Amino acid sequence: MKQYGLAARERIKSKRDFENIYQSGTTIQSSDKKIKAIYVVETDNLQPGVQVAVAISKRAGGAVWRNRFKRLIRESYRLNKTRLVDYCVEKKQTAKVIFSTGTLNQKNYGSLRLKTVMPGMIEVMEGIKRLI
RNA sequence: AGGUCAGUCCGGGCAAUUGCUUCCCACUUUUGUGAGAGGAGGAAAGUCCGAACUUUAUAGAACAGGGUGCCGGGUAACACCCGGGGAUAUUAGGAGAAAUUUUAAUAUCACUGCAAGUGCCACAGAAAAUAAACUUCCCGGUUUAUGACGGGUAAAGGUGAAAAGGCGGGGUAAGAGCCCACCGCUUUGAUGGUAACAUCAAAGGCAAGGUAAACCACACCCGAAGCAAGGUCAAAUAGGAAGAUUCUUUCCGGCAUUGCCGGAAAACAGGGUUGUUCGCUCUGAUAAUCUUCGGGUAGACCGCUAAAGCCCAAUAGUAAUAUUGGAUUAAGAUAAAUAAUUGCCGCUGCUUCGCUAACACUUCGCAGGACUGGUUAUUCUGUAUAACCGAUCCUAUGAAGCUCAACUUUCGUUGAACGAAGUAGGACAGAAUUCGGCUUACAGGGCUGCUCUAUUU
RNA sequence: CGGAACGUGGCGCAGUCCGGUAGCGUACCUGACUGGGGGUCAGGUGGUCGCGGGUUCAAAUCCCGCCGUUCCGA
Repeated sequence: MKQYGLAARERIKSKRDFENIYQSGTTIQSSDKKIKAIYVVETDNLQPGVQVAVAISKRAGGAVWRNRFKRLIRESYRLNKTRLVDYCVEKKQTAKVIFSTGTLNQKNYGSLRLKTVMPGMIEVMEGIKRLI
């Protein structure tokens, strides 16, 4: 497996998973409330690891803005995922996480940069790791 | 040289690292790994029209409903495009006393019909639609006179968005298309034009206010739903159909005693077919177990990208466009890929520094390469090759010329231009079955045309 | 991606079909009744009818184009 990759296997795809996470998941936010995440942990799984998805509300901005934000979140997850994944494999758990916008929207930040997204992401991922 | 407007094209480039995805090849038991090739737009947007495609209906008909509306052409089709005609508005000029008319330029036009029918036209005004008569005007008899009464008329006044052809003359008691000239209108005919329509002539004698983006009439077109259409394969759970076994209530008859056998009933309602009607058509009380069968959800695959395609040339046509020939293969995701970061270059704005030498600029030259078009030659023809000419781009490079404006006696100062460094900005916007249009959003830049301004000749 | 509906004072709604005066409840302001508050009564303020064009003498209403909000279909 590539160290900084994000293959289709590591993403959440089925509708049932989404419904399950939104019903029984735990929400966590970054300190500046830009990013929020909702996750669920399953212990009895054959392949331990982390599965991820990004969900952005239509209210947040136009299609171009939402596309860019999603790509930036995925980029920052890819570059920082190693510690979280190793931790889950150690404990033989599967974590399913959906990242989403907090207060961030197109009116606040018209043009996004990776610098504005990365610190919040790292903070949220550390928080998840602590809580598992 | 700069600006407005119109049309058209582009809408950053290159490299490195890290990733996603489709196709294909190799390795691999699968999962995967590696190499190669490809990977958002002019509007992909709004979803406003038109089609292709798919399902449904295939037993249809009528009505209802929706759309379009000068003429001709184009197209698969259109509410789109091209050409023409007409009307309206604005500006400028001409004619006329005026109403009005005419010429030119520009812009706009859902531009059939209100001399088929029905409806509506607030307020004001006498009257808002088979006209009518408030004030005035005129006549009559009556009265001292005014007035009132009976009649004529619609020219003048006033109201309104709009008042029943306009204007001038004749005519008259006063008036009136009552009569006449000009203009408008209607009808008929002739000429030109495929046609819309235009021009001319004759007649009518005003009959015909506006509104159809009011109902409606006329002509033409449209069945409905939409890729979440639809098709194929197909877990788990629940339910359906057929067969076998067991099984409900009421009534009648028989055996006969609370059971068995036979027959009838529980029943008129609910659907389907296009929204409605006609017409057509389907279903039938009901529980449990077993077996078989079909439908079908999650999921997977197909639909899914080669098409009314794009580029170039020739021919036909005023043009839209068509035909022929050549060249080319160009995203296909599905909780949804097409990206992120860094560096260099290029563009625009701001700040600082520099100054006659360089850079840049202008003029005259010149070498090589790329790409494209034309001409000629070789060749039976095409392809191909070679030579020459033209446009564009890239790389390298020789000679000559030179900073500009304002203020100031000068020194110089300020600004522009140029160069260097730093810094900021870099539009609108993201395929979702596919095309043709329309509409809307858009920093900046290139080219062409028209026109305006400034400078030089 | 496809298909529908709505937009009118601060708030919730009529009026749009069939064109001419924008109205109702509540809120707000003023006054009266009360010793005061609440309540009742009387009077009043407040609306580019989402935006831009067109038709018409005249548009919230009819037609066209935009903007925003909400709902439905796996």
